Formats: sequence, C-alpha cells, structure tokens
Amino acid sequence: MSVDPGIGSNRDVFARLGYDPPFARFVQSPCPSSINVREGSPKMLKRTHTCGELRADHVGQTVTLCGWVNTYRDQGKGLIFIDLRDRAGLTQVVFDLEDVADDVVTQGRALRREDVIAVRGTVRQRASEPNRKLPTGEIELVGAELEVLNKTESPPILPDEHEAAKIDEEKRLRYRYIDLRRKRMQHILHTRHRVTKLTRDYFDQHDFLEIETPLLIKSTPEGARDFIVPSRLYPGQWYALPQSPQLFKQILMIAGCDRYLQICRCLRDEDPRADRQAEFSQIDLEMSFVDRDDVMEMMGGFIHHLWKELLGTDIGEIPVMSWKTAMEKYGIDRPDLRFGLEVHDISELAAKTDFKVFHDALAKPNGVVKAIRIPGGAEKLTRKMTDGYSEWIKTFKAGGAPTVKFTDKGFETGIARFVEPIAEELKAALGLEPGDLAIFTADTWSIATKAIGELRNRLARDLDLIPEGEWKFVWVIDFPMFEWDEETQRYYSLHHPFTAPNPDQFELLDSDPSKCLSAGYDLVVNGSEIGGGSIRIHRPEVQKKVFTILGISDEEATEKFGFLLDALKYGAPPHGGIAFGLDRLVMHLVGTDNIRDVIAFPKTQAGADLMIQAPGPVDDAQLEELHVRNVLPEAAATPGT
RNA sequence: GGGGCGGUAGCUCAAUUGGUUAGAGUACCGGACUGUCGAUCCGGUGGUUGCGGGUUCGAGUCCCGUCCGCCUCGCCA
Repeated sequence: MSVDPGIGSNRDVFARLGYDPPFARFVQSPCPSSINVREGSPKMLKRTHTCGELRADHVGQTVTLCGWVNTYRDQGKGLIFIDLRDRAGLTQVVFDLEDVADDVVTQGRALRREDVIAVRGTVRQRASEPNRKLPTGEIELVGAELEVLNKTESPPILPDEHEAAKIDEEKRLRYRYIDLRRKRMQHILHTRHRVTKLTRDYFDQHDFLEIETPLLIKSTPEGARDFIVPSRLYPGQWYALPQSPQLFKQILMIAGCDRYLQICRCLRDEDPRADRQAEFSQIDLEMSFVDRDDVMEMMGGFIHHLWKELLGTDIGEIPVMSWKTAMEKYGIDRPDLRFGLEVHDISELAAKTDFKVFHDALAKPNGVVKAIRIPGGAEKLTRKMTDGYSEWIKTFKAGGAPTVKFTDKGFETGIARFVEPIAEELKAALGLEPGDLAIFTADTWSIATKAIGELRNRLARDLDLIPEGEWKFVWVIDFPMFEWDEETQRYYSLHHPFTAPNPDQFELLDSDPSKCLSAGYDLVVNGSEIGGGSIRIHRPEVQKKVFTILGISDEEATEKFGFLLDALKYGAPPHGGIAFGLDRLVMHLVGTDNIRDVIAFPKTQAGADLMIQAPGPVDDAQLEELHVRNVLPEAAATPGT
C-alpha cells in the first residue's frame, strides 16, 4: 500500500512540521468494580481510538471516536462531513444519510462547531482524494451511530488555528478552556509534560531525590517583593510564599540528601513581562560534594538531553564566558551569540576628540565610550532609524546614540567632524570597512554598557541578523559577588547572599569585596537566561562575613537566617546547585516569546486571572479571623471588569 | 510608579474633515446542494462603539476622567 510520505506516521515528518507524533492510543481502562453502573441508564458509546491514529491499516475496522466537532460540511440530502477533533488530532467522519437511521440524520444535520459527540462506524479508504494536510487523511469514519454527548452554545471563540493568532488574548484567557483545545496549545501542554517527565527521568538516573518544600514560609530581606499570607493562629504574624526553595534545598544538603530535585512553583510579587509571571515554575536542583564544574557538567548534560529528545538537536559542548567578557563584548550578562555586532570600548580614543558628549561622559566616575561597528550600515540604516535609536536609547538613561558613516572617502555625516583626529585609530579599533556605520554610547560604565547592549539586540532584530533555528548556548561565570548601589550606599548580592566566592577569591572578601568573584553560573541560550545557580557558602563564618558586607546586622541575620547559620554549624557539606526556569525552557522548545502560552492558566500583566476572576474580595468575617483589615486606596480596582 | 499601543456585532476588522439608518468577512439562524475538507451558493438575526462626564445643531471620531488588555522602563537578590 502506498502511503504518502507527508501523511505517514513517521515521527520525523511530524517533527519537521512542528507537530507532535501521533498520541499513542488511549488505553480503555476497565471500570473499577467498586463503581456501579446504574441500571437502565443509557449506555454511552465508548471510545476505541483517538482522532489522531486511524490509518489505511485500520480500513474495515469498526471503531468509536469521541471528540469535538471541529467543522461540519453539510452536503445536502446525501452527505454530511464532520471533522472530529480530540487532543490527538482530526479525523473526518462522514454520514451517508441514506444508510443511517432517521434520528442520526436529524441529529447529524443539527451538529455545529464544538458540539461534543461520539460516533461509531467503519473505517474506510476515502472515496475521493486523500487529504494530505491530515495524518488521518487517507481514511474516513463512516458513521453508523451518533451520540450527541453535549450540544454547545455558540462559542465565544473558536479553537481554530486560522483565526486564533488574531483573537484578543483577553478573550483567549477568559475562555481558556476553549483556547486550550487548539492544536498549538495542546502541543505546548504536551511538550511541557514531556519536559517534566524527561527531567524526572534524567535526574532519577543520576540519583537525585524529588523532595517537596513548604509553600508557607517566612519573609526574608533582599530579593523580590514577597506575596504574604496572614496567620490566623498568630495574630499579626505573616507567612511568605517562596520566591524559590533556595534555603530549603541547602538545608536538604546539610540533611544528607546529597542530590535534590523539585519541580516547584515560585512566587514573586513583581510586575510581569512577556517572559515573566509573578507565579512561575522552576526545575530546582542541588548537589553535595561538588564544585562549579561538576554542577555545570551535570546540568549541561541535562539540557543536552532535553534538546536531543525534544528537538533532535545536538547542542554540542556549551562554551563558557566570563561575566566581564559578556558585559564588555555584548553589553549584557546574557549575550545572544547568534550574531556579531560586538561592542568595543573606545574611551581612550574618545578622550582625544573634541566631542563634548564624549568628554562629559568620560568626566563621570567610571565614564566610558562604547561603539559598535555595523557592517554595511551606511546604507542599511536610514537617518530616520538612527534618529530613532538615539531617542529610544534614552529609555536606558543614555543621552543618545551618535553615529558616523565610513566610506571610501573617510568618515561622513553624524559626528564625522569630531572623529577626524582619531580617524585611523578608530578605523583600526572597530575594523571599519567602507560602507560601515559606527554607533556610539557614552556615559558611566553601567549606563553605557546596558544601553549599547540593548541597542545591539535591537540592531540585530531590525537588520534581520538573527538566524532562524540556531541554538547558541553559553555558560556565563565569574560574576562579581557584589554590586555597589550609589543610592543606598551599600553592596547588594549580584546573585544571592548564599553564593560562595570562587575558591581563589576568599581573601578579597576582606580586602576588596567589590573585586571578589563568585562561584555562580548562568546558562544562557540565544540571549535568554534559562537557568542560574552557584556553589553555596557552607561555612558559617563565611556566611556571616557576607552578611556583614551586605550590611545585614548580626541581629537581623540571626532573626532572618538563624536557622541557616545554625545548620551550617552542624556539619554542612560543600554543595551547589541551579534552578532552571521551566516556563522559559518550554518557551524555547515550542518557539514562543509569550510566557502565557506555556502556562495552562496564566495571569495577565496586572496579575489577574480572567477566567476565574481572581483576585476577588473576601468576607469581613474571613478578614476578622485573620486579624486583617482592608485599608483601600481611593479607587480600588476589580480585575476583569 | 512612568512611557507607548489598543478596546466598534459572538469573533476578526472597516467607517473620509465631526455629518444619512455604524458596514464587511466569519460564527449563528433558515434554505439549496451526494465527495466535501478553512466547502460553496441564496436569504436572515445580531450594536449601551469598554465605562462615566464634557464640547457641539450633530461624537465611534474631539476633550477630561476611569476600567481592561498588550508591549516596555523602573522592579524582578
């Protein structure tokens, strides 16, 4: 029998099309004997196959399918076609109206989109051309019996891939149960399931234990804003929901668990973004008796495994880059290595010019001038675009983004006049070729670096320099332990206060904390951070020292982290770990830039659930029990209205 | 907290400079059709233009306020 390669059951074909392989048959589990089937109740047609699995091999078999009416095509007196959908796929059902009972004719003609039905009939080769768009397109189910399991009201939205891309996300969130019926959303849910399954299997094979940690914990200083929960039994006392199980997993190492895994929910009461929700999931891991390289090797192996299993891609060895290099060359701690446009520091050259913008910047503490060479940019970038960048870059507090073209005749337009004195040196420093354009930022190191890093990413997008289908992984290491904040005049942890310094850096904790590098590591893919972790401090005196540097007093340290300091005293092994952002991993694996797509029931940017209309008010009595009173601002918002 | 974009029929959109009864596709309802497959053809129902106020002879359109959604800066150790 000839099978069109485009509709075969070949796994790779579906992978190429971006579809799942057909779901395995659902096993019809026998009814548990403890459940009584009521006598006399009409018997429901029971499914024998899914809507995704019938092939030419099944021709002649009598089967029952259950699902939703995806579309119907009423051909008049003779025929009705139904595309029946379940999560596994679509199968065409045809009712030959001359061959079926009257009530099937009546009910069949009344079927509408999204009605839920069961159909029993015979599989046959299609009388007309196969539908090559469907894996089941060679066959059709000739319906003999029809059971309408549930008529639907005309649905507010349809799970139709042709339309879905355009439907307001607000509607999709409100009617999430309809939106999730879409093939694309089912594919995402399935992928997410496979990620967690592969995760558990991989780490099980490496002797990790899955252990749950509490949700009701204690608010700690630093970090994100906590969600808090009032305590009924302790008036005036509050629990906090975990931002991560960080301290518990360290305690589990001290408790001798050796290797820990948890797929856990984390909660941070901060404003969401396209790739960020207040409530999100982590794959949380910790290991004992390891150094940085051990963790990176284990976790790199895991990511390698995921990409291999889910995408069939060999991501190869993951390169390692220092934080310093990332910041200097790419202006960001999560560099996108899919394209060039590296950043150059031209502060020394800039000092030789008469350009006031450069001089003003260099006069600032840590003032720098940064530049990017844009190959062919002289023609590709219009004046309007460069003016746009100059304006846009103010978002990041930079003053602007001056440019200059380099041609056969030398520097032209923009700040050509100012760079004339350093023409040769600038040309050499940036490697300029005729037809290029150079774009600059000048400010303090942190502002100029961030601004040009953002500009680099924007330029790559605008100039279409980002190749499709490439995976550029990189480990970023050697982060500074601390970051000095001018406003509050104190150090903050770049990672978190439990991160250990690199083994050769301990002395700097005393001599110059600002120079001390940590044993942290972030895993970055295509400019997106998908995981981060560190070797932890496992000696109490080091932990105390770090708290001191962070300006956390002994009293506060004891009050907030006394349990950790105690635990570290009683035999803490060296340990370290990592947490992967599960949502972001899935986003990459299914190719979306919207985190709400990979969460079954996500929240909006204002933290509302449009389906269940959360948050909502509670009774005064409920508040009273919790020793809590509402103190409302003048206009209190109600979500979803 | 700041900036930007958006909200018109169930859904996706249109509506000229402020001017007739707010239109189209789709869904839905009715009809036709025996091989369709995003079916097709004919007819029809369907509107608090997010909400409140204002300007005007007249507001979907202009102004003020407000709510909701998205993007973003801050924030997210």
